[in-house]
Amino acid sequence: MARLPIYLKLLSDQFDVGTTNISSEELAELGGVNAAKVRKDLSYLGSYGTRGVGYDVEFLIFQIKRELGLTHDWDVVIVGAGHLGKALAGYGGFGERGFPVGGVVDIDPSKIGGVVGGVRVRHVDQLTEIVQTKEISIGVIATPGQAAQSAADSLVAAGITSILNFAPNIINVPHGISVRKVDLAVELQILSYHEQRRVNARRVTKLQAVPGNGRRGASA
Amino acid sequence: MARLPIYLKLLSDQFDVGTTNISSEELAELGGVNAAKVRKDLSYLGSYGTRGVGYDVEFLIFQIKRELGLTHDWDVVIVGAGHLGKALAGYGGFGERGFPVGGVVDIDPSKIGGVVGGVRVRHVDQLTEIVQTKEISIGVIATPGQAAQSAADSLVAAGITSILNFAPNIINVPHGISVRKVDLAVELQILSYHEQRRVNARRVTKLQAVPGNGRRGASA
DNA sequence: GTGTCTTTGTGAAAGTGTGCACAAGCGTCC
DNA sequence: GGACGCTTGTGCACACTTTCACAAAGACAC
Ligand SMILES: NC(=O)c1ccc[n+]([C@@H]2O[C@H](COP(=O)([O-])OP(=O)(O)OC[C@H]3O[C@@H](n4cnc5c(N)ncnc54)[C@H](O)[C@@H]3O)[C@@H](O)[C@H]2O)c1
Ligand SMILES: NC(=O)c1ccc[n+]([C@@H]2O[C@H](COP(=O)([O-])OP(=O)(O)OC[C@H]3O[C@@H](n4cnc5c(N)ncnc54)[C@H](O)[C@@H]3O)[C@@H](O)[C@H]2O)c1
Repeated sequence: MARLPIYLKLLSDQFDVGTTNISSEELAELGGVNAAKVRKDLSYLGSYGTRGVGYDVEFLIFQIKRELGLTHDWDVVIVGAGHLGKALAGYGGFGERGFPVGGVVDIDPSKIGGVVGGVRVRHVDQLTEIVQTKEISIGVIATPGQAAQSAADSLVAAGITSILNFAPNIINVPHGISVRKVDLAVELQILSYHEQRRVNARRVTKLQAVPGNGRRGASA
Repeated sequence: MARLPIYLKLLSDQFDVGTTNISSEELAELGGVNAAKVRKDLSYLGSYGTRGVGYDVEFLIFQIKRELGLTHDWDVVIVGAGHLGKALAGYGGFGERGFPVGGVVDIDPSKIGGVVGGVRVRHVDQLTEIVQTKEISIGVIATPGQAAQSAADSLVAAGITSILNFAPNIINVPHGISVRKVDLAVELQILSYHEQRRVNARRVTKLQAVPGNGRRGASA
């Protein structure tokens, strides 16, 4: 379930603050969701709550981590050592959360040999070797859009089975490969859609406030 | 609908390639979704298709843009001029897609006065002035996690109504404010979950291949 | 015109997710 | 050890989404 990482974050924060026990109600409040949903989600892991008491924070964190496969680190390999690739490789939050950068590759000779985030940039041709040696399963695409498909193909050929794609293009991969896409433009456009609706709503309100000035019914 | 930005991207790409007309089938193929879903989504905009022919690419782009409120630019203001804030401000793709950076603010005096992406970094106290002057509706949070709530409060106080949050914390905002969150750790954890399931699946297969060696039923 | 071919737009069915409401179970207090 | 209060786990109904299937409608050839 896609909400487990959120619960994990909330629980980890609570654990840091010293909370040892938490109810579905409190957790729901923190995450801004329904308490019944929290219980349904958690019951999927097994019956780890105590009726009348709640959940043991530390134990629940462990169970979620186990379910998410976070009991050990997963190295990631980044394709594209441009602005984004460098920012990601240099960002400590990656490794802290169990995803150390195990390799960075690029196609541009001027980028190869440089060090970003403590890792040497190597040529994309060496991807298979890096992936096999370090047993990497997750690849990150940080190339320009038009190179994204080629980067995906290289990753798949190297034996990667999960891809996080930052390029604003949809990539085609064989069945069985997991892909997640992070597209800033899409996020901003969804916000802009909400803004647009706000503007429209205001206009309708205004028209309604001046009787006889608007057509009947709220068109568009 | 959250899929409109994706159709917009696909259609824009097709337009650039010279396609003037497209069927729901082709569009579905490009986006990797069901053709009926595409038609339902597009019919929400109105009846802009021609039976037996398909959709006029340019006209459809215009209609989607209108629906998403992309007929004019929306300036955004970035809070936090650190690694991520600088990368975002310097990233041309923002402005190209209709979201120019209208301002960058930080709380650290050493950051203020510097120029990123052609914009001067100003103090967070001047947020209201920047937002009001430039009529900005969208704010981006690129501060560390513990400062995210404070950044959100400042944005709301300044009059922002939509927030894109890159910090890995959930922020509380008044009713009526739209928030979207981009959390890399969550994305990676979802991928790791899939990887974990693959590992489990392999283990189960192996146990089944050696009869008598495994308990009955696939536990966990 | 008429017929045929293609593709839309949409009703209905199937599937998925959400939230309420409550019994079951645990701890605690007397 | 029994009653009470609190919280989980889940059956059920409802809402929303996805997919199928097909009639309606335009284009094009003749
Ligand atoms: N910079 C940002 O803030 C930002 C934000 C959101 C999305 N993005 C997206 O991230 C992607 C990268 O952005 P960027 O600003 O880092 O671009 P960039 O041009 O700075 O970096 C791209 C890098 O990819 C390398 N590359 C190109 N083709 C390659 C290939 N086939 N194999 C391996 N490496 C290859 C290039 O040599 C270059 O080093 C783009 O798709 C962009 O749309 C960037
Ligand atoms: N760097 C990355 O690649 C990356 C990737 C994913 C997520 N993130 C997230 O993005 C956020 C920023 O990351 P970063 O690497 O840019 O951190 P950073 O430390 O480089 O930058 C943070 C900036 O925010 C400023 N700031 C702090 N409190 C503020 C406040 N109250 N108001 C205004 N400005 C304030 C700081 O002065 C600093 O300049 C973090 O939450 C991080 O988890 C970063």
